[in-house]
Amino acid sequence: MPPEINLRVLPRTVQQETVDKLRLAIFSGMFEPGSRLVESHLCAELGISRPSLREALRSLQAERLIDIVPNRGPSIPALTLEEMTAIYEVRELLELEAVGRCSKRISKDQLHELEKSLSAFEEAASSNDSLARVKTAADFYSIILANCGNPILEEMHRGLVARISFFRARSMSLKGRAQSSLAEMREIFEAIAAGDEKAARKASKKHIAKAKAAAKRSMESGS
Amino acid sequence: MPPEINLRVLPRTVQQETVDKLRLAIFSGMFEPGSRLVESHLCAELGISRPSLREALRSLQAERLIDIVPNRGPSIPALTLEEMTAIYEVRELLELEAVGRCSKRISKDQLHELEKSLSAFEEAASSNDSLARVKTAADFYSIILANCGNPILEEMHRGLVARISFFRARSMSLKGRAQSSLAEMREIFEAIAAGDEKAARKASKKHIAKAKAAAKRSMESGS
DNA sequence: GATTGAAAGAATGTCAGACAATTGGGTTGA
DNA sequence: TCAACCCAATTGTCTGACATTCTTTCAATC
Repeated sequence: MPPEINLRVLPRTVQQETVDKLRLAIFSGMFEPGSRLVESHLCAELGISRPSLREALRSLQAERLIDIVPNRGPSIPALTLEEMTAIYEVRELLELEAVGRCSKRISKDQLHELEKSLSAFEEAASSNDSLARVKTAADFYSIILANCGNPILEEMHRGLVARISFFRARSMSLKGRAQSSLAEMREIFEAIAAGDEKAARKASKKHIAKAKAAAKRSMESGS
Repeated sequence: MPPEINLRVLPRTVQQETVDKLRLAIFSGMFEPGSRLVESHLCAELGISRPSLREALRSLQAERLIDIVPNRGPSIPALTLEEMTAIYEVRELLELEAVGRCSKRISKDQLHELEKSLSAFEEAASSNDSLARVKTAADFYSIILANCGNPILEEMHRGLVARISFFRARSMSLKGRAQSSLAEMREIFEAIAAGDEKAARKASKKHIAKAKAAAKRSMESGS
């Protein structure tokens, strides 16, 4: 018997496409926090019907990527400092665990992928393309999370980070932040490569603390 | 200027009511894992239109409480042992943190509430009403989570626990499990009351390990 | 001039109905 | 027994409609 291969290609529905497009738009900071999303506008923009759009919006609402107030409709959440702090705290909890696990179980192959993604970030960091910085940095982390051995942890971390993507994007264009990030990420990589769980957690903790401080700064100046 | 008071009473929409009803139905084990949810049936049952139902289903899908496969529609997830293990691992991570924080910051008043909920569980544990057991146990935890000082942590824990509600409900009706749970929860309460973070974490860890084992047993026997 | 109030306009919440595409299952035929 | 085929059931999506609820504008009043 041949190995089980899932030949079925899941058809992409309009609602899925819409969720992806909107999520991407939110990530790239296309909407200001607090701004409202008018259904009819989005429908016209995306070329879809209102029911399909509304389904997509409900998905995003459940992911906490948008707020929906009855009779007022959807809007981009305007995070308070308290919320952002709370998110970073939980992110740290999840991420330290993931990095620690990753350092003890990552394969040679994946470690190489991680190294490549670090190089990609290095390149982006010295460029002016802040979108590329965000993307390559995200790749670096997604490889770590994919190798932590716990898909739930991975999923929750992704959901959490998504909620602060706006300020992460902002802070990545802060002067000096990218270079600083690079050094921190390299430290994390080295620790993982050495299989040193404790060092990996420590480096990761430092990185998050700095990222948080940067996000906070960009939050205060941004509005 | 008077203190800010939110006088607005959020109107409850059909979709919200529907999400709540379905969530409750899932929690109480009304649907077998793996069973499919037919839209037209649910519409008739709930007395709502298909668009409204579909919005509600998208919310539940984003919460991972149901699966939706394109062209096959919604169904109750049938967790694998691996997924359940992964969920319990993350639950432990979140819950230990929450219990630890709670032990250091809970107020006298809330501590009293916690004690009351423990008593309520004690009563339920010695009864035969397994739904009451689940509910009172959930109350106990929700008080702890509400007092951990981090609403995000609370929210993520709630979402995670919701996904294993089926097997938790099953395991609560396992012979001896309720009494055992009671002892473990009392230990957690005592540690919190004493403000002993380390003991609280330890007691909580033990509780989760046992709960996991019980859920696993009920999972293997249940299908 | 500032505040209140009312009315018009815009946006949302919800429904009914329709139709094409896909799935699942049963029947037929080899 | 197994394969191909066909049909009923179900989902994905759209259009259109209407009542309800916000927003904003503008006028009237203090």
